[in-house]
Amino acid sequence: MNVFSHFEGIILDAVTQLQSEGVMSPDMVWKGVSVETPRDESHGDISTNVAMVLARFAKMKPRDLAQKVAEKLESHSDIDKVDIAGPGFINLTIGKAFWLQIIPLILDAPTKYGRSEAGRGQKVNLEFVSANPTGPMHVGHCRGAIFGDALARLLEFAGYDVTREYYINDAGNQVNVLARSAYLRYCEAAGQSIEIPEGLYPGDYLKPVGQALFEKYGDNYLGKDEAEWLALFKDFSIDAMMDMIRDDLKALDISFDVYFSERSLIQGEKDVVRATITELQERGIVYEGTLPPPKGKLLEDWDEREQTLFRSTDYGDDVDRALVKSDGSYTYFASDMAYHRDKFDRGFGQMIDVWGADHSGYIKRMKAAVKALSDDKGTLDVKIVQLVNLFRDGQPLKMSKRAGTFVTLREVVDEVGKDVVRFMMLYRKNDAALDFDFAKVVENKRENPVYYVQYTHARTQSVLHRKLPEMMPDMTFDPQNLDSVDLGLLTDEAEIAVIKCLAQYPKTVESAALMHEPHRIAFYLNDLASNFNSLYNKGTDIPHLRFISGDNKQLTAARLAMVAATAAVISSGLQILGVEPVDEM
RNA sequence: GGUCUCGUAGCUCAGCUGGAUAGAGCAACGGACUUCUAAUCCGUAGGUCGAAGGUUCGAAUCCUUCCGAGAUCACCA
Repeated sequence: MNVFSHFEGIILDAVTQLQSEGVMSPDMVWKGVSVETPRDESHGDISTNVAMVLARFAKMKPRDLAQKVAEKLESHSDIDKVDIAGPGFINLTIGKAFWLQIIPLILDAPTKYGRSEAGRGQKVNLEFVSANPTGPMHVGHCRGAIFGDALARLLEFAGYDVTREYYINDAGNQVNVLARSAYLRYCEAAGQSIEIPEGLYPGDYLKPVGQALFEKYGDNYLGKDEAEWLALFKDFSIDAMMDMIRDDLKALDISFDVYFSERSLIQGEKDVVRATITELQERGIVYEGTLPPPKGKLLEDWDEREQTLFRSTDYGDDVDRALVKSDGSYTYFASDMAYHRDKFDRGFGQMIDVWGADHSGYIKRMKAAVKALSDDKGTLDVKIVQLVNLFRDGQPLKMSKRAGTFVTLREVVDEVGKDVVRFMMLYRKNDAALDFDFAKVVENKRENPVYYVQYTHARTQSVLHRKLPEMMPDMTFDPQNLDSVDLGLLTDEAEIAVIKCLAQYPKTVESAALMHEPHRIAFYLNDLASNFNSLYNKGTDIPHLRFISGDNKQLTAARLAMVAATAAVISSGLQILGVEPVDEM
């Protein structure tokens, strides 16, 4: 149950009653009404602006309408107190009994609590990573990969039907470069001494590929023309690179439902890119024309020429975009258009792309493309993940591909662990740059939210499974069976604060999913952990507040139920983030 | 120069897509360990939400213009 939609329903009922009494106009539109937790605790548990937003439909002053609504709400059994404040806010104080029922709600189905129907089973296509198949994943890919994966988990949890998709850029020139680089390594494996020229990939990771090629083909292609081996070596190398990338992703617990090949769009029976362009030409959205030179930026080699252009300016872009290169092959954008058309045709009305910051200039044209291709029926949300700046002990790590000093994703995971990388990458808004310090993220301090949240979970497990049998051997506690447990014994304000926090979880999940912002889950967990630790420590100061109250089984059972509920929600939230809820630290 | 993102406490960042007196962690200062895990907690102090206008009952949030940081800029991917 979502507390906020629950009370929104109650408030709506009250307003509907006013409608039938003629106080509220039948034309009333329920829009802009907020039901939320007020910042200030003295304003109660739930606050609504309903009277201010709907005042015009009742032709009353906000405070007068608030009075009318309040009269209806006062009698409701879940509500203890109704106050009218400020310009017309209605503040509700919720009865304790209402909060307490959250606990059995969680414990009856711990993995279900917080799930929502917000997605209504809608199909969502989530494309992320899509790193070129030319080498191992490096840290730059890491954030987008983790963000995309967490967003996928979040959307699934919120009731969407998510397809995780990886677009393999296997059609451009860079895979020819890959094939040539692999060929050199093949020659090397055959015993020749090689020199890697500028422009080819020098990385050692191609050595095993060359070795494997040599084992497979012997010296068949030594000294032969590129035309004889290029296609063959290209396929082989791309497969090898994708295997490597899949392995890297696995280290982060990331996998995909669909690996979509760019080449498949132009190979085989039909050229889907051509078909897309032709269709748009017929609709007048693609034309032959010339582009003006870029504004403000001087290009010496600007070459005005006629080309095939997509009329993206009709759909909100700044300039029209080229679809065919001067050598006759398609631009990356052309195949990407065809790709997104394919997604839409596969039934994905909602598409989400996760890109690095260096692609942000590409958003407008891609959105324009989706608009044109889907006749404005499909939506595309592009999430940009900003750069990750690496540090070690406060010193920035300079990376250079040429100098071979770039850090791979695998190295990061090996050094600090999957959970740390994942949590840290998610403990920030996706569109803000992030500093990642190898030394700091493994420090065991309060400022490190990964350990803080995991530690809190470990604490709950310690209380439930180690200390209870030790301290109260004759007591059994089954979180699945609370029939004989009197939760009313939970009376301390710190206890209620934890429960209120638990009640926020469904709403947090829902808004995070709606906004495509998984970081909200990470911040929520930090907050929940803080509430719990606060209560925990209150018990060290005031012994009768401890969870395990040696002489009182009833009280202990009530408190353990709350501890178990907290554990369940932490565990649930961590699973959305793809982080392990550890039992011991 | 165009476009996009960002600018909130000394530092790192949240702020629930317009709500009431703007929050947390770190750092500073003062406290709590014969403990249910101190990898924790309590308290004090700390702000012109980059600046100026505008929109309205109400703005850190929306619009405009500036300032500053980063990314990107025909035919790469």
